[in-house]
Amino acid sequence: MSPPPTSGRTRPRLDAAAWIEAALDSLADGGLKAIAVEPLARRLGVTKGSFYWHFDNRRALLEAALDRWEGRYTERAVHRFGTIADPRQRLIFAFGEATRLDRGDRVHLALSAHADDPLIGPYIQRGTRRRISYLQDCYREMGLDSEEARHRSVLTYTAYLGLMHLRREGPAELPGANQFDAYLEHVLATFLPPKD
Amino acid sequence: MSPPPTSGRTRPRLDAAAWIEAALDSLADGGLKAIAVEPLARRLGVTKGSFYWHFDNRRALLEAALDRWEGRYTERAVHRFGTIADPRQRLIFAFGEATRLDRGDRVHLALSAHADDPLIGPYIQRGTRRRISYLQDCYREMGLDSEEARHRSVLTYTAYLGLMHLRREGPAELPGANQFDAYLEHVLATFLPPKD
DNA sequence: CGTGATACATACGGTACCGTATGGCTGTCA
DNA sequence: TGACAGCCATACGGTACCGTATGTATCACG
Repeated sequence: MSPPPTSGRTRPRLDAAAWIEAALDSLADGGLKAIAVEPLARRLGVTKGSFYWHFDNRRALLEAALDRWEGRYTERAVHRFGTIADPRQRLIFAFGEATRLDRGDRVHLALSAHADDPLIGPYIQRGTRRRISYLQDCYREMGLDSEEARHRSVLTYTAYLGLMHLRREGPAELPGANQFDAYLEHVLATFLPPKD
Repeated sequence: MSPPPTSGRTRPRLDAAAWIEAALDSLADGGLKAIAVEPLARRLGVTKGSFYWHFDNRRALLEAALDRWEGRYTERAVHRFGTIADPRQRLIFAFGEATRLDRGDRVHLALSAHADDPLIGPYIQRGTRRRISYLQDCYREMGLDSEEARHRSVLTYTAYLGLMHLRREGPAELPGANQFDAYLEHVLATFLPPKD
């Protein structure tokens, strides 16, 4: 986590990766506007003289952070879902995961507010496309025909996306921790074709 | 729309309502940061000297705009849905409406990005609560028991909310105009209890 | 006609941020 | 050990916005 201890040093001696991680942390917490050079420098205990050594400008940091986020976010998804053979079980697991918001999810929510930004939009759109495609494949493997799988995957994804947003827009409306399993059962019973 | 024509006048001669409407327009287009005194003044063809005559500060304008938005947004909903007797038909109509984004909806999307803001959060939360309650009542009228109606209303609302957000985050994934009716049929068949 | 209230314009100081220029410190390596 | 590259601090100019102070034009009304 810290750079190889070249010697006893009080100040951090940062590299570009440290700025990227700090940017993602700030992005998850304070939204896009929180990726600002001087506040980040204060947060890291340095001045912006350090920043402009590692990056050309704010946009370069933003792009680097987006790239790193996209890479990790999809890699994590592949790692989590790739090993589950049964498509039914994959869906169950997916919706269970959708309820916990880690940093990647919070970054996703922060970016979704700027989906019209020409720099950010493509990242959001690629992620959206991937997840819907994944769901579509699941439903097709379960025997739904092409159009039905398409419709159901879009509907399932809107429910997933809406659940993420609802955690911010009205968490009081979500079923409490003790009712959440029952709610998940309801969701699965609604979306999953009855297994015969 | 224009103030009573006191005389031939080239400049607008604004009142507070004009500022509020301009604020809502900007909010729908450019998000919360677009509610800024000087840009709004330029847009209205005046200087901020006018603004600070009608409002104490930016926050006062924001509150006034939020109040007006909430009033109209709920009033519109009551007017649209209140006259539909059959709960089943109400739901069908509701989901059909969810696909068109008017200014009120675009303001809703803009505000949802700031649900953690102590000023904006309550507005979003009240709206969320009202809509879920409305859905819950519909489902109960259709004969679902209390817990099932609760779960189904939350699920339906997440699908509604996710659909709104999906229009910004990945409109390319939405079913095209010619397939949208089929998609709506799929949604209704999924969410509505089979009518016996 | 002039007087007061209304609805602005102008000018100013202050904050927060971006980006550049330049100088200084620290470890490395010949 | 001294020169050099890497990493950072300091200082500066510029932009965009907020809010205040104060001047000014316009209209209603007596």
